[in-house]
Amino acid sequence: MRPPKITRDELLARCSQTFRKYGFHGTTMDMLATACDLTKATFYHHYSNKDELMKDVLVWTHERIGKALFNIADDERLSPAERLTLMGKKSKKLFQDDAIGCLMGVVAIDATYTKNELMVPIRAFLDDWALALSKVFVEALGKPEAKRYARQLVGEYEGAILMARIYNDPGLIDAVTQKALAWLKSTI
Amino acid sequence: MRPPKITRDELLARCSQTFRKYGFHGTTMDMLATACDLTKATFYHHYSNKDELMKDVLVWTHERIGKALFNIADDERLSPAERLTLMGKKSKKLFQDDAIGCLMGVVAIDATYTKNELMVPIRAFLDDWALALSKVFVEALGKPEAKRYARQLVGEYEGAILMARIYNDPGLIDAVTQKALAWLKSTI
Amino acid sequence: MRPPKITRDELLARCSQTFRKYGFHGTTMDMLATACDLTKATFYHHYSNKDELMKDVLVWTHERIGKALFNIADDERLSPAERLTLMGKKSKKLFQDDAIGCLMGVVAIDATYTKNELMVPIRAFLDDWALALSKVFVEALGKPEAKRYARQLVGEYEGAILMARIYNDPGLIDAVTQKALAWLKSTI
Amino acid sequence: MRPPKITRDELLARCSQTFRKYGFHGTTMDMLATACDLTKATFYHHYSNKDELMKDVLVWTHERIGKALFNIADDERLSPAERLTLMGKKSKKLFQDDAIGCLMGVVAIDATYTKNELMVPIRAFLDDWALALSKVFVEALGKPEAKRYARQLVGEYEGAILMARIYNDPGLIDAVTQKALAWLKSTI
DNA sequence: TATGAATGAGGCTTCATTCAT
DNA sequence: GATGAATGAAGCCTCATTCAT
Repeated sequence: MRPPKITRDELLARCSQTFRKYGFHGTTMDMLATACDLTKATFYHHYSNKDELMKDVLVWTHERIGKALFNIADDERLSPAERLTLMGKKSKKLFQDDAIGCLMGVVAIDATYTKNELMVPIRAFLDDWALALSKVFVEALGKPEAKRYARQLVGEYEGAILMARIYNDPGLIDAVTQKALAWLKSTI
Repeated sequence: MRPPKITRDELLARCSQTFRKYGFHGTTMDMLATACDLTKATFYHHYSNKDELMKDVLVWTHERIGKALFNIADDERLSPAERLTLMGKKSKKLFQDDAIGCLMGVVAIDATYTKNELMVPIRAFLDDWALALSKVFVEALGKPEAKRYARQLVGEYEGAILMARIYNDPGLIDAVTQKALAWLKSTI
Repeated sequence: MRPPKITRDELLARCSQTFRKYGFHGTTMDMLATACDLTKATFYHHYSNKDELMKDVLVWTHERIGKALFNIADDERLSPAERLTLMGKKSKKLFQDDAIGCLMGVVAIDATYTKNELMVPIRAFLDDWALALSKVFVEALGKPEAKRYARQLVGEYEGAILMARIYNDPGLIDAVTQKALAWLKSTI
Repeated sequence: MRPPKITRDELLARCSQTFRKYGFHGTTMDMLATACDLTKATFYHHYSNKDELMKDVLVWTHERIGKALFNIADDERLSPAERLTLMGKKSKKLFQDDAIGCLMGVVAIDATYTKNELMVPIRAFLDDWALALSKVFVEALGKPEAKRYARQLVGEYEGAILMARIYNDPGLIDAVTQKALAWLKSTI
């Protein structure tokens, strides 16, 4: 048996990028195979179903990409403001490399009314994101209020990423971080 | 001459809803025809091309739906806060009737990297929305700052609509209005 | 009852030109209606079936166009050479006005293996053409030989018309006439 | 890897026959797939576009079929008359096997006014044919006159093939060869 | 007769997925 | 596992023809 031409990790990474750019319905198995430098048939040895793949891409993106962002919130060596700043920087990188967009938001729109099962990992990601952000604000606002605010902040980030994609202006993502930072500082 | 089974206006309204729910790539001509109670061939009698239709649906939605929202900002009989409240109410209605979502945001995601020409009417809608919102804040913030804030607010609305769609919780849209309202009042 | 917007004669003339240019399968009812300045529905009041129309166009072209050419052969005031010259001039006009091509040849190719019934009027036209040409040569060659030669000449004309169409060079049609004329003169 | 159900060569051969019989517009992708014992989808695996296929069929027919005819003209072991005789025999075979017709002439008629790009390989074929024929006559007529005559002869062949198709009488093709042969001999 | 609207059938093409070496 | 070939279903669109005013 030959060794695989591509690792599972690399395959999911490339598919993640492709889906993020073109959406679920806008991405064909051919595009995914090409993105992985595989033929379509070989691609099917790795993943034999678009829906299944999509689900795993979402989970992988949460684990691999999302956690790199969320874990910053747990770094106790940093002040809340520092953590928020770092998360902002990381966000900007994650949501604009290669193409502007958030995989979760992009897929959510395609999936909401026809692929409901995909909404589960999407919500899990957003929940985790909000949880991470709430940790930054809990000190200043208390737990319930921090949670509320964090959830709203996730919405603001998603909105900003969408606007950044539409206007091709990544700076819009930063603005959200700046505003949150300003507010965090004002509460001290 | 046989009477049309559907008016152009009704057709665009139904297509607008269908696209909003399923996105550009997720919507088939069959779905659109069915939504209009037409056969596919008859549908083509009215609109002869999916791209063309999409463009007109965007323009129509801007004109017909968007303006109903944007014009509130010009109602001089009302105070800024009243206007913002009313726009909030209207928004909630527009973005959650039948299904939660903003046509412009939904289509933007499908179109960004493959149907660039569709981005023009999308940006026009968002620009107009921001312009309308800025009118509500100009008194309190001055023109340049009102514009900046309005643009950000549009992003926040888009984000909230996306989150509302994902969590099936229309209330999230209201929260944006409430926050903006609170801030408007605080500036007086 | 309103008077027809177009006479049967004019309609057949325009359809004849359209078919000659684009062939049977290459011509749509829409193209024919447009060529007649009619809507498709109105067109169907005049002719309610493409095959039927095609047949009538062929017959009409034979009667109306072909005879203008063939009758020259019967003009006893002219010498054979004069008649041949005149027929050559007329041919050039008929087969190159608006577009280069012979309706009969064009339709024959589309019809041979799928619309056999259309071959009848096509052969009738070609037979008549050969008959006319034979009259020019009967004096010089005698009846059987004139007939043989005329039939071959029709083939040469059809070939030349096809080449003229392909190379967009109407002059090629003349060459056939010149050659035939030279030969006619040489036999005296 | 699964073995192909058909070679490229066989596929082009069968498509060539189908197009020759029914013309470009008269041939559907379904007919072509069926002619190759393939499903429509499989056919697209081999050839992904009707226009592209048509072009390649024309080029292939020139290379594969045409050259078998044209190369006879270069056979120096034979006298001009022998070469002409052989070319006549070969022509008869090529233009009447399975169905009577010349692919180039048939497609030319469909393509002249709507698919101009297809005219290029068609003209190339006819040019080559004329060039080959001119070689047979160059000794007797000199180069310029041989070229002129050969070009005319191609037209005569095309006309005869068309007449043979219309009257279902392959003998008409022979007549052209006979006439040319007689003339060639008379010039010695 | 004139016409805009309606439509089933069919044409071209793409897609997700499977097969066989 | 890798791959070129195969394929049913579906997607977009056109066509000849009919309907209803």
